[in-house]
Amino acid sequence: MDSILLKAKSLYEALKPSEKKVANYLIQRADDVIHFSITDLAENAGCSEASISRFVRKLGFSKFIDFKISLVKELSLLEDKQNVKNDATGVADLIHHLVQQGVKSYKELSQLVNPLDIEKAADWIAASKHTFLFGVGSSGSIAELGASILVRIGVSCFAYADPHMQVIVGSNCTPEDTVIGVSVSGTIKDTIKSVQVAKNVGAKTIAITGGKESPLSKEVDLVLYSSPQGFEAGIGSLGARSSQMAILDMLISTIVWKNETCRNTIEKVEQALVPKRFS
Amino acid sequence: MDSILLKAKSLYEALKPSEKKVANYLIQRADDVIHFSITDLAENAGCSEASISRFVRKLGFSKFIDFKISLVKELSLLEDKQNVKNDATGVADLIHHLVQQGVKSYKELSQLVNPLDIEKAADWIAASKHTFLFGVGSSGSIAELGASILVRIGVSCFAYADPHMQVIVGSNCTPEDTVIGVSVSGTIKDTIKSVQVAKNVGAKTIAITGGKESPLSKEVDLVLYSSPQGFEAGIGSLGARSSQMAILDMLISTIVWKNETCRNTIEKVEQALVPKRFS
DNA sequence: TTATTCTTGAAAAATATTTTCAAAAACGGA
DNA sequence: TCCGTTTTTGAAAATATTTTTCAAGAATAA
Repeated sequence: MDSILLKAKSLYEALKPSEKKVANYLIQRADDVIHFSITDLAENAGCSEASISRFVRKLGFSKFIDFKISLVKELSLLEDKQNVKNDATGVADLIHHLVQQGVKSYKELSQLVNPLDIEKAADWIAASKHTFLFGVGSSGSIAELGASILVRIGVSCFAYADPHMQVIVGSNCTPEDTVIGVSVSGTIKDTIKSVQVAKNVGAKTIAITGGKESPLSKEVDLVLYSSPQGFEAGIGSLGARSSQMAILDMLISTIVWKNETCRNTIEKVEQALVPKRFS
Repeated sequence: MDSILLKAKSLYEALKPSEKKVANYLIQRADDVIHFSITDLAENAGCSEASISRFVRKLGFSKFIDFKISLVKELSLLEDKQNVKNDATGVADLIHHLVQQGVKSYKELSQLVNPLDIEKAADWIAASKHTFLFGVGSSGSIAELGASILVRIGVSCFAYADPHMQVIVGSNCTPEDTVIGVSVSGTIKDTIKSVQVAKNVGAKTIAITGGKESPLSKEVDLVLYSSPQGFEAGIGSLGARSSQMAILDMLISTIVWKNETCRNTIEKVEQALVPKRFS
């Protein structure tokens, strides 16, 4: 069973403006929505009943009432921890809230991930001559983090956060290379473009994104879905970033698990790092 | 709140014949009822809509829809234990394990974090002329990620992953600057050295590390503890990395929460990023 | 039996939801 | 820029659902 809130978040970028209003309201005030009629919701979300109707259909329900029933089910299952304070009144509350969000994000992630896709991606990477990670902004840092761990296990891997470099590297790819585009929303032009270029010259392309139906996910050969950007999350989209990292970790762990040689490599790297450490 | 089914049973003898039909149907086929309209239920129970309406009122609901929502809640809580393990290939198990570790890591984190320290660090950063993040290897990527989000909220912040640059920048710091050293273990010589240099010229120093009693944590003015590197974690030290990110997110969220101006900056940055995205 | 009350469902009224359709907005090409 | 096309949207119409009203018929009591 798919989570409604999750689906609303991951489809978010593919929604029309009026539908986004509905999604916003739903994500922020799901508890209220279960008591609303379609008319109430329309009024509160600031759109027409027709838009609500279209929205719930996009989420996969044929009728508003089905949507509502599923939402009630979902919320009642999440509700086990009654006393979650939503409005932070102090730094301690704020921190507690962020931790809660982080945990929730991880739990969501386990529903999003398809082990077969992870395995496929891991196999591609392991079999590739080179793997390139493309991402800009914060996703660029994630890409670099991923690369820094992949090289540790002996994968020839490079991350590029500069769009120019991305296009240059992308255009020099071969069918023996794998390119991974990282973007929370899946709507970043530079990343999409660079991945396209690589795909055109025959490289295998993978996206790590929270955006279902996003431009990026439509371009690539394989999509690994991470948690979509939630409004309630911290400023830094902690949840979304953590889950991108988690996807990378899953890839890496899978590669290691399936390849004997990696384990030797890790040991070798660990030894090489010893002089960099104290005691 | 009382159980609906229970109430229907206990009120049973006080019900009128037509209402008993409804109660019978409800008690035996509750799972179906949640998908029924009042008309469907009337037909299936063998009475009129009016009788249904009266029945649910007797149960304490003013409207049929309220009754239905409560029923859905009740039933979904009953069938809670749905831990269905699907085709556990090796990779699926591996992924499940990693997610579990991630959740555990977050929960641990809430015990590690001291809100007062977070607040102090946030205040330092907010009051500083510049903030510098130092880290090498994977921690360098985390540092860069942190910087990329901090600049978004208007903090003058730079990350350096190159030890040479770190020392250069560190030696040029002033007491109006804050330096944050990032290292999971807290034993990385380059990071420690760079932070020392900055401290010597009067900068405020913070460590984000999982290493209690580690060389790095002994050097700095303030330590923000992240989850220590667990051996059981994924190769990429997912748990440790996530928690470093979480610490950064807490810092950032705290700064935003305490500073009105940040919110305007975020809005401004969001606007500037629009042309970088597709639709 | 007959008057009275109670129970019930049909139908009316009120609400709620879905569909249709044309206006308005956004987009794309020249 | 303009103009034609497509997309998005909400008003209103068409349906569907729910609630209320009310009178017929059943049950009860005298």
